[in-house]
Amino acid sequence: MMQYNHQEIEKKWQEFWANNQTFKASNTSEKPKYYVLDMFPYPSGAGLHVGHPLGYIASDIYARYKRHKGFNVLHPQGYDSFGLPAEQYAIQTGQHPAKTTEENIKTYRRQLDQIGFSFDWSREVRTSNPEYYKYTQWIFIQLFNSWYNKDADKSEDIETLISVFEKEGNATVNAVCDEDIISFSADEWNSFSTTKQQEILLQYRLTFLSDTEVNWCPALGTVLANDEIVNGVSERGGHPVVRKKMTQWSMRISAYAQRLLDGLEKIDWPQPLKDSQTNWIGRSQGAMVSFDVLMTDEIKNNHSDKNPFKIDVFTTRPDTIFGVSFMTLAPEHELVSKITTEAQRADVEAYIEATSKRSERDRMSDVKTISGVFTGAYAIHPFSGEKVQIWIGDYVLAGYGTGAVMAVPCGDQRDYDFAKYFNIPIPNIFEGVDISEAAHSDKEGTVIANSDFLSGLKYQKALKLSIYEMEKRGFGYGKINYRLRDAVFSRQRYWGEPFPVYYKDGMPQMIDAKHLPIVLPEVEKYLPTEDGKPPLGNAEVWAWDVNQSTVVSNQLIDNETVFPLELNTMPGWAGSSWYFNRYMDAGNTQEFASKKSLQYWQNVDLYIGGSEHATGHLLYARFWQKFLFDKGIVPVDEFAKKLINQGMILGTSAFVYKTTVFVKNGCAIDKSNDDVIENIPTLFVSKNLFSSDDEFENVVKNYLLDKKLLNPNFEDLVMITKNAIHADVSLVNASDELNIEGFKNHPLNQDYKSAEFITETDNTFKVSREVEKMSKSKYNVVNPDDICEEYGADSLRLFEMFLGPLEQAKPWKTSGISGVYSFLKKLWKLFYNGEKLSISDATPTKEELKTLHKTIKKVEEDIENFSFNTSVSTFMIAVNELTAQKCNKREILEPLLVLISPYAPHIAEELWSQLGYNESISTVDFPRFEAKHLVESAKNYPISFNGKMRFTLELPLDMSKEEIEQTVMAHEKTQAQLQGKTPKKVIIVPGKIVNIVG
RNA sequence: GCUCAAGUGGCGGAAUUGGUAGACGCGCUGGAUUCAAAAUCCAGUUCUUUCGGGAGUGUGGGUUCGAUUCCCACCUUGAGUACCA
Repeated sequence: MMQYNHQEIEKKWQEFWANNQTFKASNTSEKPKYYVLDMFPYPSGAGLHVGHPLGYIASDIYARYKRHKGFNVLHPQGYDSFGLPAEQYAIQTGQHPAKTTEENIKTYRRQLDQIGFSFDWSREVRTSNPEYYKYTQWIFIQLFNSWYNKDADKSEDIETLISVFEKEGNATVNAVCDEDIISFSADEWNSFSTTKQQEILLQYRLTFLSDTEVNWCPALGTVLANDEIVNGVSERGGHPVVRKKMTQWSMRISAYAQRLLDGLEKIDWPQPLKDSQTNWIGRSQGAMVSFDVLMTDEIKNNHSDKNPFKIDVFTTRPDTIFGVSFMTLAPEHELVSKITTEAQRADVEAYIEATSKRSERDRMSDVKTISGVFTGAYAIHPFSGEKVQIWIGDYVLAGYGTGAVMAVPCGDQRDYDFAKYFNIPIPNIFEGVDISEAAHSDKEGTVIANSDFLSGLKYQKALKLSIYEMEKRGFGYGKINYRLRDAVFSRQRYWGEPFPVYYKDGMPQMIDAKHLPIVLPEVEKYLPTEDGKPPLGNAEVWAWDVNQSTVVSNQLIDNETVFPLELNTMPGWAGSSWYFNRYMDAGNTQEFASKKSLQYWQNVDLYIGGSEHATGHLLYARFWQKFLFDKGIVPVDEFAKKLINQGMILGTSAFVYKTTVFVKNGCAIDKSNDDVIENIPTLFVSKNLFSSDDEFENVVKNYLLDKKLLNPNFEDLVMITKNAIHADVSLVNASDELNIEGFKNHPLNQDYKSAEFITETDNTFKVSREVEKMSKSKYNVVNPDDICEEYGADSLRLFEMFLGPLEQAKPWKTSGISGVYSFLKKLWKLFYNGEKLSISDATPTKEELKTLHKTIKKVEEDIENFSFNTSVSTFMIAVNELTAQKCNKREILEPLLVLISPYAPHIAEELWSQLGYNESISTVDFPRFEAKHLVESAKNYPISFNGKMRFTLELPLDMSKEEIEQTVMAHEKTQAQLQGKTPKKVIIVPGKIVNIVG
């Protein structure tokens, strides 16, 4: 082969790697392990665009590098293949989602293969494969059979809880559980019916059924988790979401809130990602305080219970409790109806009615309007005993804390605004602070005043003392609150994991793990049933026979031995919350993964993926991992040591300027207006012909007059405007010139078939460009298939890395790829002299060794720092230098190939084999850097004056400071700079710089 | 509003503990080669200039012999979050 032929080479080596299973990882090895993982893709119908493989290329380079460094590398890939788009498509076309998914996966696989990734495909997983979701169901059962013991601070088997209940009741149990738990003794527990016991246990289990307010998306026909909603609409499709009460499976992730927070400290993840998880978990430290309601005769008369009502509030500022001048309840608070006085009832009810009509979104977007109503009732301040008004207001959220706040208007801006608006007193409890304009929320340095025993104290002390006193007097205690809510786990969809659950007497029962998987049933339609049940309600064979332990026809349901199965399916994050563990032993049919392989691979060393998963996948996966760790199933409680978010690749859209010519309004002319413009075609104007709207108009007018398309008499009657329209980027070349014929014949531009183009003087037509998100609708999508065809996978890989730092967003411009392509051709030419391979075994020169070793040093540092863009530059410099040195020496070129092979593996393999090797280059040792080759004897010193470099001077490195100063001062250019003045000071840093201060 | 990240030529970007700002590549300009084109090769390409130089890393200050790098304030852009008590 005489010339670099990427198509031939790449096909050859991709086949070689597949046939020889070059990248198959072993679960036993003498070598140290290294696990490199990509966030697996959802196989969408559109296939990959050049933005998608960015992270895969980076991780592949790292994986290949680690193999050269002597590691046993696990680098798998698979598909997150359950999901909404395939199901939406199924609803529209009737096509089974499994089929669409299968086809999409084929496309993905072909596209991934052609980029030359070193994946171990023997470990591929698909979340929609029953052999995989068998274990997703199994994990669900484990969660169901567990509760969170706060004393041990870990999950435990539900059996341990039952045995405590049997012996002691639930008084001593310290668990994370539902709020509304009744207390019972051991005797009571033992006397409860099985159903009652099950009901109680459900309140403790880590996955549980409950009636919760969920985000219901009518358009998608399903509930959504908080992280699946963006700006009040669904993340997928942008459909409206409403609050609705439904019975749903939930995951008690809140049990792990603190550990999820603590775990962030020991993992090397990007700070912004950690910050958003921290925010999402939302820990706040403060106190629970209980206020008694003043039991007036009116309230007492209306209720049998004579004990005073209590309003529990959570506050982060118990130190400001003497600043309380009113309380606010959420309109939905259960006490509202009980305490509202007759006089206020009408107002209160009207307000509740009004707020319930407002959607969550309205409430969120309209933060400015202050609204609320006085209930007529009073609470008693627990310390001072004073009467405090009780209001309701929708700035207090029912879903957070207790749905009630103690309002401290002097210290909280919302309370302050509310108090001002409704003329409620604003007592000042801060020493020397002016609160006439705004609340004072600074904690540090502020001294509390007018606060009984807290007066004169600063924040820290006041906080501790206030909690101490509350606990002593028995109406409050220190508490930590989390914003993190339990995660809704049911979806009313077809294309997801079925729950291994049937219902007996309305209570959920787990199917024994040995009968898994419970395979998704066939249905006629993928829509919800007529009576509003989820799509699985359409299945005819969807009942559980406990005797035969098998799924049977619904007609056999007798609720004695055959029971109905769960109709919901699991959400998208179920399968992705543990897949990284499955890769460690993907083919295992006996268990989740063998102990031995889990023990060997431990966890992911490097995880690369998008930042959009910060509060979804990455939080849930950490939660499941911690749970599996508690159960002794996995050996570590954080699944990924290091994580990198790759930046998005943006598209560079192309715009062409189209004219609209019309007759000015109100022009009276004898001809009909249409005649003036009827012969004027659609015109496009090249970008460089104008810089303002006026110029644009002139260009068009001149063109029309010139071509006699416009009668000069009517020139002033027409108006010309421009609008920019997207042109497909594939029709534009590197110099921003449009392929005019291609544009006219493009299927999307049928309207412009006879359009005319006003071109530049050189007859080219220039488009203007703008960076936008890469998307089909913007005609700026670049397909990697085309790039691989024209320039090859090695060029694609190098270019994606060359674009800029991995973590940054950056625009794609195909024109730039010619740079890396010609680099590869130059590399090839180092080995070839004309048509012949020409390699010398001669000893390299000092210069050649210097080039090689500085490249080794830089590339190694770059890879360790994930700075892949700079190592591509380094390769270019090395090849440029070696070309200039006419170097064709084996001792230089062999190590160079190893350096390049992680980035451009195909060309490296090819040249390596041409050098006479039969084995793949992929496990050859990485070249060792030797500093001795970089030792210099002289330095080209920058000579600066007041810090500005004016000229350079080559001096020996062993020259003393004094000699340097003498030589520099004696130099004619120094004298010219100084113009006779004597310098104040001369700074000399040997080996670095000389700075003369004037 | 709050939190975080980032502002460097026409463009993507480089400058690793403060020490020659603009590496490398694209694009552009000129030249060689060619009947011509593609490809390839060579030279130039921050701005400004009276060709000596001078200015310059979002803006304004500061620390330093020396600042793209450190500190303060501000501006702009992007991301996340949003009545969380």
